[in-house]
Amino acid sequence: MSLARIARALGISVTTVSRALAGYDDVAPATRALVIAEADRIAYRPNEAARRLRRGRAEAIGVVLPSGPGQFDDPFFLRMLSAIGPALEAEKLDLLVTTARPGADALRAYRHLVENRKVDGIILARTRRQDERISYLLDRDFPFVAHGRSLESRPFAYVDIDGEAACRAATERLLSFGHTRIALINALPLYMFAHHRKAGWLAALGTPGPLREVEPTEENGFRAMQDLLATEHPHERPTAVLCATDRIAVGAMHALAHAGLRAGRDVALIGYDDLPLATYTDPPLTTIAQPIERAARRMVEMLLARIGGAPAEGMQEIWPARLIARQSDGPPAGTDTPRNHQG
Amino acid sequence: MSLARIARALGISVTTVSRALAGYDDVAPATRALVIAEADRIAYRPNEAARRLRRGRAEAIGVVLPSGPGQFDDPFFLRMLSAIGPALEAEKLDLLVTTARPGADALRAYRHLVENRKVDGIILARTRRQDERISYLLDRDFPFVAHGRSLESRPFAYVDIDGEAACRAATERLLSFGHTRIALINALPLYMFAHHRKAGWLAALGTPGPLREVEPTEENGFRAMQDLLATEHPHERPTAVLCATDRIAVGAMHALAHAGLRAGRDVALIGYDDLPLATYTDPPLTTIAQPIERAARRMVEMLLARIGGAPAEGMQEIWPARLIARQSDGPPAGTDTPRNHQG
DNA sequence: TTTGACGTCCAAATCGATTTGGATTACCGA
DNA sequence: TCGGTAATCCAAATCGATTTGGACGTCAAA
Repeated sequence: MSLARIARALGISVTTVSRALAGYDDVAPATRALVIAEADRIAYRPNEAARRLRRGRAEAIGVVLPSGPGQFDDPFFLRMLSAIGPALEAEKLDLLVTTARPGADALRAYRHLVENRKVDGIILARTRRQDERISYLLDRDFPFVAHGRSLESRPFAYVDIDGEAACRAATERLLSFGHTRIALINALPLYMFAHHRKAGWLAALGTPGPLREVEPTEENGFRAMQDLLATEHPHERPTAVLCATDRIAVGAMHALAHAGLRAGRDVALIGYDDLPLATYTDPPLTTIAQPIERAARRMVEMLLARIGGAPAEGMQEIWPARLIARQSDGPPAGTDTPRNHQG
Repeated sequence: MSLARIARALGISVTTVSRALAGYDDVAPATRALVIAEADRIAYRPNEAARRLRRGRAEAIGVVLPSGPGQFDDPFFLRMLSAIGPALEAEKLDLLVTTARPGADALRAYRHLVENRKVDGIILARTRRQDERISYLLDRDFPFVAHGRSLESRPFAYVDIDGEAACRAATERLLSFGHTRIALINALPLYMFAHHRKAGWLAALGTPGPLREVEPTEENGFRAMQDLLATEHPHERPTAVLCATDRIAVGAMHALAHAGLRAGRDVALIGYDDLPLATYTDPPLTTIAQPIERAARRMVEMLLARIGGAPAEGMQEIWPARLIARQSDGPPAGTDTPRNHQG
């Protein structure tokens, strides 16, 4: 009803209207002006469905949000969406969001997007060591960009943050404070990011310290810290704890308070993510900041290139994170070194 | 390439294939079985674009996420998305997410969705007292459901939480503890929810106590509390502070700690939202819980009805919130009443 | 005058699913 | 044998934008 309507109003063909609006040069300037004027007048908007049908593309990209208990309030995805949105708008692509409980459900969601051609490409976050979503997409040769690496042997496009280097640096910072028993409350190691963070901690430490691995929520951080305090022999209790996420760190800090201990004074605590909240814990949390927004924008760029046919080879980027020193860490209790050493 | 392909393989017409798969009863059972078998074999999936073009619908609904500094980490929207997702999946509708900085940008985003027929309906959250998005959608007679009321005079569909009653009850709880100077750190009153929360506080109080109104972030809660502590005459300092959101409350609690005061002991503090975090503040935060997920599911139901042509009249629901008593409030300092009174 | 070369324009096909308005066949009762 | 009725099936139109493969005139060069 629409290109046709302009055509009828002007007494010219639909073809010419289409070509006038699309900027082809076989349209007389005068005709083009008429077409544009009329299009403006009736506030013409191309019918997306028709265009998609004809072009054979969905003109959209997809993101699958993990949902379900303990998942849905992870600020990470919201930050990512917020960054992806404007980047896509510039490209006139829609953002399709699906939710799925992690696990079997998740693969179903990806399959749905691919098989029903709902989107032209996918942005995939929180990669796993063995990631069936990645193998699925590679099998189908479907364009996607991941946030994070994976053990998959075939090359795929990703932007990752160097959690290993960041955690190594954080651990070294704790060592330089004089700590000798440095624990890690890690996320489940099936997550690639958790694996890297552990690797950094291990690399700095040489011989592993106490380790707990949990789904990264406040509650699990709380429990894990309580467990560390209870399980380890009193004289071998960690004097410093590195947490794989700020949510874990917040729970851990609470467990410390519960036990009459104070982060920074009695036990050094370092988080990861730099949630806005980290400034407002008591004490403010020393943590590691990741440029999620910039990474998301870069991922969109890569995804567009992939959709355009560019190969994934060479689309692997690992960006540095940086440590934000606040007050939750410092030298072991009973030491005289100044606090809040800039790392 | 697809209904046609099945038709060709079976030597029957596209019409019959379509009708067989759509369940019409003018297809012989044997034929239908053949069609279904072949469709299965080639993993037939209807082309969405073609279907949308033909049906004249987008088969999608839209949500506009506020993005930008201080916004993007608001857990509210993620919870809402997580609840909307599965509800839509059941209806085979897509979820289109757009981001916009609040303000002029936001209206542009809505206009975009409507004018380009990107979606069949919209879910609109965090309503304002004067909400141009609502008037715009009403002007266009475009189906939408809001989370929250507005001063708009024309009826529209919404699900709201009774923040007024909740805040009245919270204030009464503080009064019953013996507090007499009860402050409110509210969100900006241009937000309808903030207006209601203030109204509840006022209703319980009779004569207004100290009031601060800010964009609801941790940082602003921190500043507002510092301001309350600094500005009010020492003997008229509030002994209890009601916060319009948990994020504000977390910042406020931090400001208290900064001033050497402890929430629950020196100043009673009540939040609103029951973020998972609220359990892990120190002390755990007494707060008000809203059934966002259930509300979101109900909003989807309503939206489907609106898209189906049902009038908005009668689609107005106000649900109760409930207070979760933890340790951040109690009687004024120097009182003997037992703490953590169950409200 | 004829031949090309442009400059403009357009009819028709195409993308794939849906729907309208019959067409065809078999079978029944009269 | 003929009209009527189900039971099946299908050709063609439709949704709106895009694209292919020309058509038609005009004008300059030959």
